Amino acid sequence: MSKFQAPKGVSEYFPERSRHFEFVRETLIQSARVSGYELMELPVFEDTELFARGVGESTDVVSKEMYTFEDRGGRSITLRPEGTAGVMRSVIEHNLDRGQLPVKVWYSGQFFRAERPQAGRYRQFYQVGIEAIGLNDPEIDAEVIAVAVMAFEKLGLKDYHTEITSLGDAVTRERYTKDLREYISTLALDESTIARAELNPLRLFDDKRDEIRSMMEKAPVLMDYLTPESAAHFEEVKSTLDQFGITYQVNNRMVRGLDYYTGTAFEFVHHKLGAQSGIGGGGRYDGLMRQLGGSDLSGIGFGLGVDRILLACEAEGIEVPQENSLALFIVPMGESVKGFAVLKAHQLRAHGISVDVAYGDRALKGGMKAADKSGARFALVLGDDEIASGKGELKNMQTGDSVSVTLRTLHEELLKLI
RNA sequence: GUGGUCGUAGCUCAGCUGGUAGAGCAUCCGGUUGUGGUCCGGAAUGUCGCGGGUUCGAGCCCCGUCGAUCACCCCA
Repeated sequence: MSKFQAPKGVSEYFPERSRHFEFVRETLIQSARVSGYELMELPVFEDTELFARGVGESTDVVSKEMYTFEDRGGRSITLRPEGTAGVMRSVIEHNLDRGQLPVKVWYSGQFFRAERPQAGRYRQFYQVGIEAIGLNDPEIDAEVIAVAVMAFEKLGLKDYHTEITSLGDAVTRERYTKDLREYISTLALDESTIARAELNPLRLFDDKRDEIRSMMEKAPVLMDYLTPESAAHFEEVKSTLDQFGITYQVNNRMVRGLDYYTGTAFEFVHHKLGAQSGIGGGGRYDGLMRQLGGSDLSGIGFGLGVDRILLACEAEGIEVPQENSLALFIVPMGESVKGFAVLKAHQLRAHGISVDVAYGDRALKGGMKAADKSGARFALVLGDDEIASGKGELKNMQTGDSVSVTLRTLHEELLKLI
């Protein structure tokens, strides 16, 4: 047996890159926080039935990509392939839908889909998502989209675009799908494509082949089937986005992978990520809560792919600001002062000052090199002299200047400097 | 899930038509007594993804396998 390796298709983040990952995730979350969303911390596995009913049996996600297993009590458990169903379950279970509306929450964590991996498509991946439940003001739709766009702007992403559409209500969709199927039945298609259309006729809009594309050009468009109310709602969403200065493209042949979407739907597509170009998406879901046994409330939310957004930042050459750099790096001179240095570091940390120490038996030069690499703002050499005098030279690593400090009150002097 | 490409030191890669491995960066040490970033010198490091096979001999050829990756598919 050779060495262990990570399971197929999982992404891992470790220094230095983990800092970039963390920065991306925090930026996404921060955008939700400033818009009034609060944390929802949920399990990564749920009753299999929740996804089957919530996401839809006919979707690829449910029918062939779920990690499903039986627990020791014989229950069928599934690793969450998406976030919305779990949020709905929890909202219903804890009666949040009976309180003040809308319920606005964000979540962040791992999701699981057993697909064939490639860059940007992982079997365990990270999403940050938000949900606004209980009201169907078009302004909330615009807010949700804006939360994502604001985060992208904060990150400095430029090479992407936003697509929006309206999928209408259930009745509309039924009428439309019927006509679309009829249209498709007139086309000369191969077997596998017919099977695909059978499952979800909208899929053909997404086909990459030119001949299919041109065949679908004259297909009926859902937008033409919208009820006056749906159309008005969509107009209001668009005009609010316009007021926000958010640019978008209306894509009236957008296909979403989850069954529960109704009304407003949207996607964020990046241009430098190859085939896995969707960095996020979402939409409104009218019947979902009721479907899961809760009250008949509407909701809207998105899921953003943290892995892909990080990839997008890298593709655009975006520099991640150096966060959390150390305030102080202590270099002990020899064994005799090591204990003192470590204790001093411990005490300073208790004051909230970030400190690290040159561990190992490094010579002074090596210790200073370590101080440099650590990115600490100050370095302090501790030797027998310093312990004897109770004073030391605090070196500013950027300017190279030193100031004399009293070791006993070091925390006070440092707090003034940082 | 289908098809293609790739897999050599920590990282990025070189290795001509098969003769048992190299560079740059990173790491560590040093350039005379206690201060880093430049420069100079030196050192360490690989079961050439793994397992079979062909061959006198394989990193280079064949098969399998694992993983990554590209496209399809799907989607975050």
